Amino acid sequence: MLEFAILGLLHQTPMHGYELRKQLAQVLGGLRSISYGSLYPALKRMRAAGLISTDEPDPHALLPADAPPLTGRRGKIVYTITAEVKERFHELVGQTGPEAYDDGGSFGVRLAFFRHTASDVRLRILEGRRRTVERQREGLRASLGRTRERLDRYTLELQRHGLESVDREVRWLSELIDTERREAGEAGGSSTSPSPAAGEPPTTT
Amino acid sequence: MLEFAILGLLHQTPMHGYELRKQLAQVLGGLRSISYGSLYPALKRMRAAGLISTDEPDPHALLPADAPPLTGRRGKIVYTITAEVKERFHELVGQTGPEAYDDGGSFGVRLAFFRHTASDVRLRILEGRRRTVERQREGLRASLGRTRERLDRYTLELQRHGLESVDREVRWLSELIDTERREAGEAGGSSTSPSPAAGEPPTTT
DNA sequence: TTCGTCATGTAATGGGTTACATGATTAC
DNA sequence: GTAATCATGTAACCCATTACATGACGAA
Repeated sequence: MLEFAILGLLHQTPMHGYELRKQLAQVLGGLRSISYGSLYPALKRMRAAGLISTDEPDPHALLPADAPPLTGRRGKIVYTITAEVKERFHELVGQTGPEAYDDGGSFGVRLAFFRHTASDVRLRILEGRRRTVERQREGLRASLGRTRERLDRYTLELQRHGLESVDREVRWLSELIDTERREAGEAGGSSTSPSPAAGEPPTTT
Repeated sequence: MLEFAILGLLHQTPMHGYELRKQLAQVLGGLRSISYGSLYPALKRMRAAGLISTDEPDPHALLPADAPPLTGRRGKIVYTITAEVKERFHELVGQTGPEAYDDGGSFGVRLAFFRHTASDVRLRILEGRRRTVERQREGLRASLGRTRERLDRYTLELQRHGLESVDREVRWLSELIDTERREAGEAGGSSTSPSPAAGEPPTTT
């Protein structure tokens, strides 16, 4: 998931690690970002795998094997997505197994790079996500119906709020799907961005 | 967090592991539960630490040291919370460091056992959680304001939906806090609760 | 010159998962 | 008798975090 997000960002422009982390925070929800302890090892792996390249050669390769661990600064390193990987990126996004939407994080990352994704693939991912969230909703609903009376006020409140949240997510996804379908129907013509009538006032039960 | 939830459940009634897992699913959001690979090791640790006890002695203790790993069924094992720990449970809940509300999961577990928690502690935890979520909201708002125009429709939608979600959570917490304060005022007799003007109608931004 | 921010990285650790392995009990 | 479900547990792994370590560069 992290590697996926990195590829997505480098698809737009080359960057060095520090900058990457800041951008990542944006994509992953504006809240907390990934730590360096995850980021740099990931970049290392990806460079080794040939997914990305750097403007500078691997400094480790130049050193004798028994050199000290080489910590500290070695100059700013700009990472670039490999040309072949960049071309194949839309295929990677198109891998629409359950992993694409079962986990909310993975789904979010995919959504963030939807502009590099074919319309039909977008639709598949959105619908998969909706199915997943709907299943969650049914589970919560059943649980609430079964246990109502038996639970204390706080647990009940927690579940009620959770149910409302997933409910809202389903509606949100439905709107995205509608928009997507409408535009797919218009088929390549003028891409007049339609204003989605989102934001019905929350009917607080 | 897991250990905390286990203690909370065993505080209500003794249970065996399998049952514990089902109840845990309820507490942790009705969706997916913890796996056995987490649950049983946790129970083992907690028994070793003297937090909980079983109706049967540790079967490993009876076996010679070179015995095979003892896999498979050995009878249903009922876990009970230790008397001292049960009495001190409210103290544990009262540990209101940032860890109690910074992580949504921990907060949820604490909320689920609020009935074993003193009113003032409940209030501290709820207010701490609200501060955390409000900070998140500000972060998201700033990010949205800063980048608006520059981001594509999907990323924008993602952030907009995220912002609405945290916004709803803040309002939800405010309601819980109001109720809590109102009841604290009534129960305490003389202690007049300062009229909190927090239930503003949902001004969906 | 010293402090804050930018910048890169490793090591130890943590908290969880999946896959595996086994067996009791119940319903058909 | 056999299949589904109940029930307990280990081992290998995954992905992330925190703590640590280093150093360049610009501004006060």
